Amino acid sequence: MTNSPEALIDTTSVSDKPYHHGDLRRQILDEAARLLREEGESGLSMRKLAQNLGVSRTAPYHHFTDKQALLCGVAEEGFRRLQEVVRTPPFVDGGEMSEAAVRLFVKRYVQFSIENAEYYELMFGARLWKSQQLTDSLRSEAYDAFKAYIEQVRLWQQSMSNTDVDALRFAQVSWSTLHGMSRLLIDGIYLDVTAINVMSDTAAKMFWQQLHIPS
Amino acid sequence: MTNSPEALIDTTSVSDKPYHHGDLRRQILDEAARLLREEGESGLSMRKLAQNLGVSRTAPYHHFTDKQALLCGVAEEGFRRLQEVVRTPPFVDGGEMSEAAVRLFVKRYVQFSIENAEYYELMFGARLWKSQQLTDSLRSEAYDAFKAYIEQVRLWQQSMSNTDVDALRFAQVSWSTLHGMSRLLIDGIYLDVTAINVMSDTAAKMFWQQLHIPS
DNA sequence: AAGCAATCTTGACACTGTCTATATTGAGCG
DNA sequence: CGCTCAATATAGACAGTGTCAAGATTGCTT
Repeated sequence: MTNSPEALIDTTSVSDKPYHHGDLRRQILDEAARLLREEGESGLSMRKLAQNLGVSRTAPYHHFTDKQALLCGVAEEGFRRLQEVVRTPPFVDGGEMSEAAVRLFVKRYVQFSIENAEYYELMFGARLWKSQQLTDSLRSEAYDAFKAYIEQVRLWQQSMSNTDVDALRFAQVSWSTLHGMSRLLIDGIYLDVTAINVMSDTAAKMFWQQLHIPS
Repeated sequence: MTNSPEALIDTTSVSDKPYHHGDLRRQILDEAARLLREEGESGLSMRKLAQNLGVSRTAPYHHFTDKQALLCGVAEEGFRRLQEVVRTPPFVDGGEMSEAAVRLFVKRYVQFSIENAEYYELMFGARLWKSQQLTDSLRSEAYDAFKAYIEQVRLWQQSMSNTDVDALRFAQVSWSTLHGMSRLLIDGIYLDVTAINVMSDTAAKMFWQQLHIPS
């Protein structure tokens, strides 16, 4: 007889549930994100992580080969969350894309990056991308997210009158704008969080005009 | 009699030359940047730094109170370099600002961020800005740089016809675009460096149209 | 020549990631 | 039921890190 509470509740339906601890992999991912959020990158260590979860220092290494791999796991979850945002179509007035819809989309993106700052930093940080050690699953999840973004931009362009704008290029540049705003806010360079809405609207207007005004 | 080569050459004209080693503070800053560039953030440690310069592990602590303070010093130098770029006025056709001038400016900015990636990452990274431990001199240097950028944008606007665009807001959003492009390239998310010019031109055109087309 | 502050050094401590055993456990099969 | 085995957890160890404290050296100033 074990004194683990999980023994009383049938949770075997979860496929990859670890044996001993009960749900270690899941808890590692959550605790890692919590530490990143509350104490920053320097506050996350494998040892503290393990201690906070009541396991030995090397226990997490049975679920993630590396600290790097753990961070990849966290980022992967971030991309999954981002896709929900990027895939949700903005409201459409009378079946046609409007500037208001673009505004909404921009705000959603920036809001996501702020509310999930600890994920966003990993998802688009040099720590992972320059390491040449990206998990395959992370790479594909990230690719899907960018694909979904391009899909969105294509919707904006359906009603566009400026035929001089290349779809991919515009997607890249507009994404750069969103990413730049997000990073400046997340990294604490723009501390004036109240300016978020104004900046978002300015960006959205810029996008919309770029697409709908003949060059 | 000392065997230091500096003893044979009069370098006392340099104001803050350290006593024993000859030029330690300067060399620390350079070696730090070199390590960051060649081995990434994880490749820079105070101890390795000292060892590479042939001094003891704690010698650098007499020139920088912290590792953080050292990084602030590196970033500060980066801002000084950036100001050269941002202050250099783009060519002007017939005394009036042109789209080509904006293109040039955009390219200069992005090129700077790529060629000085190790500085740029520190200058605009969370590592420093979220630490609440910014050096006063760094803070003022960064402020000056942003002020110079706004100055540039004002030049763009001198000939603008779209009076609906607020100067500060536009400066923030356009800077977000440049920063976003730079980070995506630096952090290794956009690996296609050949796309830099195309993206820069697309961004410049977007800026220009935003300012010169009536809303 | 003396004193003093700036500079450099060694020693120490707590902390990190992670490798190498070793131990425990739960699941599957006879 | 009982055995086996792989999955999971553990303790020990090692090199590396930032940085504090105490002492040694140096060169400028008086």
